Amino acid sequence: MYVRYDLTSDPGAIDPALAGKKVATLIWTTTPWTLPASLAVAFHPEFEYVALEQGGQVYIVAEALAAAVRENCKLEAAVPVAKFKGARMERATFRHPFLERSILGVVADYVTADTGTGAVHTAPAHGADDFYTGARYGLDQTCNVDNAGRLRNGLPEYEGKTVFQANEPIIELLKRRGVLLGRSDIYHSYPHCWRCHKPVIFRATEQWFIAIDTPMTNSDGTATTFRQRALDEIRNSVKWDPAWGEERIANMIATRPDWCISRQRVWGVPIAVFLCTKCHQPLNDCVLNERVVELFAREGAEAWHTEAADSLLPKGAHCARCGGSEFRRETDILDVWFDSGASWSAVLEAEPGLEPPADLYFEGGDQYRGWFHTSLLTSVGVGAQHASPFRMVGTAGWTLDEQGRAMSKSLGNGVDPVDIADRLGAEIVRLWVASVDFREDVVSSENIMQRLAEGYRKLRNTFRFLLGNLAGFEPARDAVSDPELLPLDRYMLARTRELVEKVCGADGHGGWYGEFQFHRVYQAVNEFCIVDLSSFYLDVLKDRLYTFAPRSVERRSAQTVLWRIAEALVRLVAPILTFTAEEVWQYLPKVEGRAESVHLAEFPKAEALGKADAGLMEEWKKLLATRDEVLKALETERKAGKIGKALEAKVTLRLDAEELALRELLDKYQPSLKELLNISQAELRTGAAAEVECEIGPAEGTKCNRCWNYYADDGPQRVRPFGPWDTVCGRCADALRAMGYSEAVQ
RNA sequence: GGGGCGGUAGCCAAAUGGUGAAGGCGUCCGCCUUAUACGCGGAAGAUAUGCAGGUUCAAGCCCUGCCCGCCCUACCA
Repeated sequence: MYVRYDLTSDPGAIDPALAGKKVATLIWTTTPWTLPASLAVAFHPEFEYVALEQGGQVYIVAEALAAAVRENCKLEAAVPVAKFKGARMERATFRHPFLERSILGVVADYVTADTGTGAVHTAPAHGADDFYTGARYGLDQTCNVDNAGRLRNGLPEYEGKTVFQANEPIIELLKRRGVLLGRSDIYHSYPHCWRCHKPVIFRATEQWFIAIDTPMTNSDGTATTFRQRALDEIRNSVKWDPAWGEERIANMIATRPDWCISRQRVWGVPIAVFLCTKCHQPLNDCVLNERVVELFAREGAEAWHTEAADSLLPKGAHCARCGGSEFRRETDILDVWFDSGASWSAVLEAEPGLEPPADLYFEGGDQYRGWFHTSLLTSVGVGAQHASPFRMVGTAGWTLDEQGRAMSKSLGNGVDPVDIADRLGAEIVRLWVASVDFREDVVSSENIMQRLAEGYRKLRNTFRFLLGNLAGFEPARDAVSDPELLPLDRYMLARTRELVEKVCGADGHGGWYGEFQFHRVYQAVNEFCIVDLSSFYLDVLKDRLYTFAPRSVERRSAQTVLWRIAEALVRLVAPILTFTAEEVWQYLPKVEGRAESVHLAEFPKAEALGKADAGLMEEWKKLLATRDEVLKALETERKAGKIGKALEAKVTLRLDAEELALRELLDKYQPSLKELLNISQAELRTGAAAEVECEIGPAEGTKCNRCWNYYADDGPQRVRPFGPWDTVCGRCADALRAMGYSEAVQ
């Protein structure tokens, strides 16, 4: 609605063209109940304002809004008689539309030109902008709306009514006074209570504040403001992770207003202060304060609400301001953020063996405004060192659904970790947390959880295979020394070493764990288990593990490395797969001096897994590349129906004479080739082809029914009867002999 | 309105401004063999890293604008 405020100061002082005329301004408001508190009208100092005359009455409104005002206030016939900047309106005076009160013209840059009239009715008791404007002009801040939301000290028309009930009577009042120029219904957003969803009102009330710009004395006698001290700590004494956290919290501290620490609630930590009943001045007495601390230590904060608190008042105490001798207990409580912000004191100062600062504060990104913020302020303000309570602050992003939306009850898109734990296991929840980059917003959904559960099975099965093949393996008795290890086993040990270095650093104190890069740990361990172990090493090893003599050096070599891999891997995953790792730990071979629990053990040391050997890794990279090519060729033959499994194949590699290096490498590893490729026979030849050429043919000779390898019928390993078996290769015969079987007499 | 973060194939996720944008999962096809196929192999999948410009010999990476999502905050007289 639009309300006329008549000018009472000299119109000619605003603009000569207005001299002698009957001048007013028009304000626009959606809250008629605030009009009894109206003390000023605000204009934008830079906006152009026009004076519109109609029927002997001049109205001052913003030029940009003049058209809308004409329409809404039936001023279509008005003619402009003057134009000037809003700054001209400062210190002009107006008559309140229905109270005996002078209204002051003020300027404010928050006045906008998109709605209203460009002249904003200002009630310092009912809005932050208005309050600060009122303070600038020394206006009264008294609020005449009581705690029940009822208007007080007003006209009979609305006295005692709640603010929303008062709207209509006030509108009637305006009509009777002839100052209501226009009225219409509009839809606009209005703040509501987050809890009961009812509209809220703004009211100026007395509160306790911590002044952010209070000077604090430095050791050299100079002073730094509280705000600046906090900023210095942010910049110089804290590591922020992610790094942008520093910018984010610094911006907040740099621009935040004084901290309002009082709340009008029943439950909470009392602001333990006695107030003079006459003038509200707090009684500031060190001895009294100490008594309060003693009382609280003895009986808890609840004691504040008993007469025991009153008895702490010193005899003959009097108010420093008015000399009064009557006092009452303050009933406001502290902002709960003050409580949580003081946890550094409650924990680090109170607990024996601990002291501030904490190594790490970790929370969601919303806590830059919450816990991080208030912890910093309380610690800088009253901590013994007046310094940050933390050395490092880490932050997690938000959890969103698959569409990137925040989870909410109304959308029904929430993923309940407890539900996931119940259905899929708590390990899956941990695995999920580890699998995503928590520094950014993360996505959670049933699908993702299902996938992780499948991934978990892979990890678990990998451990199961490792354990299964270590049955009966006693490291002290059976382990093979490093120089005796087979080449493949030595390589896998080196791969494990690489993994360990990445995951926890060479010394077990760095790496991705040291950087809280858990998702990289997950990715690397996952890939290691799938690619290096499951589909390569473990697969290739089956022949050796299952067909060689149990105590043969070849099998013991494999077991030695399986054991060392398992020992390393279980420690690497322990922080994530808490229970699975412990389960594995208990099944691993017991060794003298080993920790009772994996969670009491340390991360593996890279050096214990051998020295870094770039040359070795390079060789195997080439070997594995060759392996990939052979596997592709084998697949082609399999698709063509020429072979089934790889053991039915013989592979001939033809290498160009130019490929000397590779030829030498393959020659060097010739004895391992058939194992690496999982084939029965491998042959190397020099060919004319430009690149490595892979020729696949059926394996020659006869299949050994024990190890399924094929052997040439005329070779030394040829298949022949042995004991109860009719087709056993020489290698298997040796193994059987070693196992105590005797050769059958033909 | 202000402060901050993010957008890479269905999913997770790499890539000091520099080869055809890793890898894993999932998908599809094939193989019962030696972790019960709880396994193994192969293939396809981003017409180019939200969109549009710009800087550069060179851009997923730097700059500008826009769109979308998220956190915090102020407020709508």
